Amino acid sequence: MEVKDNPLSNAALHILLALAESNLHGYGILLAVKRQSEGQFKLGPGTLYANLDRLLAAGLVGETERRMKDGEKRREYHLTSGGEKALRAEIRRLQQIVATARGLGQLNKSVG
Amino acid sequence: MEVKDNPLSNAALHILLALAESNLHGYGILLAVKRQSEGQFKLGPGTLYANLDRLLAAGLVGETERRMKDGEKRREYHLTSGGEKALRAEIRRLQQIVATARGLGQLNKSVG
DNA sequence: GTCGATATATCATAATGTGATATATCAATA
DNA sequence: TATTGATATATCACATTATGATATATCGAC
Repeated sequence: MEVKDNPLSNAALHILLALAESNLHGYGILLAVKRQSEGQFKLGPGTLYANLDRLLAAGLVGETERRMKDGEKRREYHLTSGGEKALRAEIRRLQQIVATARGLGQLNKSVG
Repeated sequence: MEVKDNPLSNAALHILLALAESNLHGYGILLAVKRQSEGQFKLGPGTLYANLDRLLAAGLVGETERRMKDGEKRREYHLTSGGEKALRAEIRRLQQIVATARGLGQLNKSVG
């Protein structure tokens, strides 16, 4: 499981970031990622569910069965404390990369 | 070729970031990535050369044959203007993600 | 009544990542 | 002098991940 101590894949990062905002079901994650990334990151259903399976197995995301009033069930995903920790670590890693880029003269034109 | 308009993979990003600092041969990229990421990102030879091939094909990286004094040849890689542009775009994307994370209350404890 | 949005999921295929392995040179050092 | 570790370049098989077409179903709008 790559997810535990290594850098998160772009897809996993976006899923975690969406769940950091609020608990969501699958389709809600799709929409949240689209909104948060302003359409820049395209997450399809295949990538979404494959990542959710891995994130669940790694304990970064939890799942609750939501029973609707009409008996219909819906799955809701949420960030676990481990997932929050992983996300924070990833954001710090990203900040470090941005800082490194800032330290590079030729890149500073539109990066600052 | 995923590399052109989509988010860069972590490996591609680190390679570009290493080349933004200075022109390097393959082994030099390995060392530079290690140094820049403070050992956090592990780049093996397989990932390196596979990525270089793709980055060359996508025109983000260029290659020059360096002839040494003893006739030995060494390959040197450099960032093209397209690669610089792609790297800048990627850094902006990362900054946006960091900003989104910062906007999320529960994450702010150690992300600011 | 059919179209688009919501909602969940699987599948085959494609793209990527991994690290062991290979080869070779060089300098140090035991 | 033998061998070890760093430099340097690369390929390979295998594993992991991403992609988006496809499937199914409900719902409200038109």
